[in-house]
Amino acid sequence: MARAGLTTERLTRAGAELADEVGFDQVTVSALARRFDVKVASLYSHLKNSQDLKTRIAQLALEELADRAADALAGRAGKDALTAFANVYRDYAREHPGRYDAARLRLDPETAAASAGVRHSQMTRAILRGYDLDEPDQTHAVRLLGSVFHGFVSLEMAGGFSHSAPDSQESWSRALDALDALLRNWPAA
Amino acid sequence: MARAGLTTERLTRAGAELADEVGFDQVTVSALARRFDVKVASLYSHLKNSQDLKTRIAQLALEELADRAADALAGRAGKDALTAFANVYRDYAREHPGRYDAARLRLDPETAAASAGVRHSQMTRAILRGYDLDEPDQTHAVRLLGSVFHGFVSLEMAGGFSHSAPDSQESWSRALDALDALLRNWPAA
DNA sequence: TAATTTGCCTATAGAGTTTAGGCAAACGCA
DNA sequence: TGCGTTTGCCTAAACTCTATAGGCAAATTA
Repeated sequence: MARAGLTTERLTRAGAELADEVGFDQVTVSALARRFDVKVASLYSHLKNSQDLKTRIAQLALEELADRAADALAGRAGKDALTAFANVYRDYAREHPGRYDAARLRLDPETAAASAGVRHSQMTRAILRGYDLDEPDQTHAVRLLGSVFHGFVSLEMAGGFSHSAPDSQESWSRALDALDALLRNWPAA
Repeated sequence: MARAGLTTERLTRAGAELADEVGFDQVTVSALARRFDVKVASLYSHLKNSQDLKTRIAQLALEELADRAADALAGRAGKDALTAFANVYRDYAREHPGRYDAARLRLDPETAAASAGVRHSQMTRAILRGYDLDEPDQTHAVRLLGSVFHGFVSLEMAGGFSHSAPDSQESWSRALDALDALLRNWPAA
């Protein structure tokens, strides 16, 4: 019998594609086996279990996102960097909704610490170099930026802003304007 | 055989409790049947299917949240209202993590339109009466507030802010200060 | 080319979802 | 109070997904 050439890598990538097509919560080992025209049990040589598959897809998504973000930040500073960085998240979520959901999977602490999630917060902090913030305000600002990016994209994906004027793109631009203004004029404690 | 007294209402409430105990994604019709010491098939007279159960739990959570928010807003204005409203979300998520996750279930458009989600945006808009914003800035601000509340609570629940100084409570307070400052001095387009 | 390793297989078991059809408890009315 | 109807929970069964054990053949190595 010809071999299908399964590897953990290929399965993870195919799982990510599957997530974008049918939704991250619809990703199953069975569906993945069908996609490779292979029996389900065969996948268990390459994946520990279903959770393992999901975790790997999440890590893949976090890395792709971090890579894109790093590209976007290169050579940019201030509001330019802020905007480019924020758009990476929003664009990624639109292009890859399943992967974006995956990126928000709750990872256990050690997996999280080893993931690209760490790069994300470092990059957010890097953006703030363009503004005049000392600790602990810098950390507060990092958390606020993360909240806005994640919150907006997440609500937009869920359809929260659709079917109502004004266009959500306009709200996004204004949110970034507002964040820039806020960072330039951060209120004292 | 004595009857268990199942109703859609009781099942939904028990499902919400189950969600808080074991996580919203672990809520199954089977687990619910065990909780009532009843056979699984019996639940299908009261629930269309598993998705129906989840949707009902989501609607319950949205209503509870809206009720609490309405209470919190009564007699308050300006930053006081903003803070009280925001704390309702954060406190609810801490008290009822499973229900909070449920509240973020993607509902189909008609279910969403009939849900308490509508009250939430009306209340957010009401808060802005304490600030001087005209349309379309008011809508942009509503969306920004929703993004921050949802984003912060969601990241905090996922453990994103734990195990690192400063305390996430402090970041929350400062985020609300920042939003208040921003709304009082909203940047022009 | 023989021995070993590796990869995908069959078989099987357990859990969750969902439907069809049955029996008895509760209810509505004479 | 007793009778018929309705309702509620039941058994049975089919299907899907997860997961493990053990087998055979293809690929690798010497």
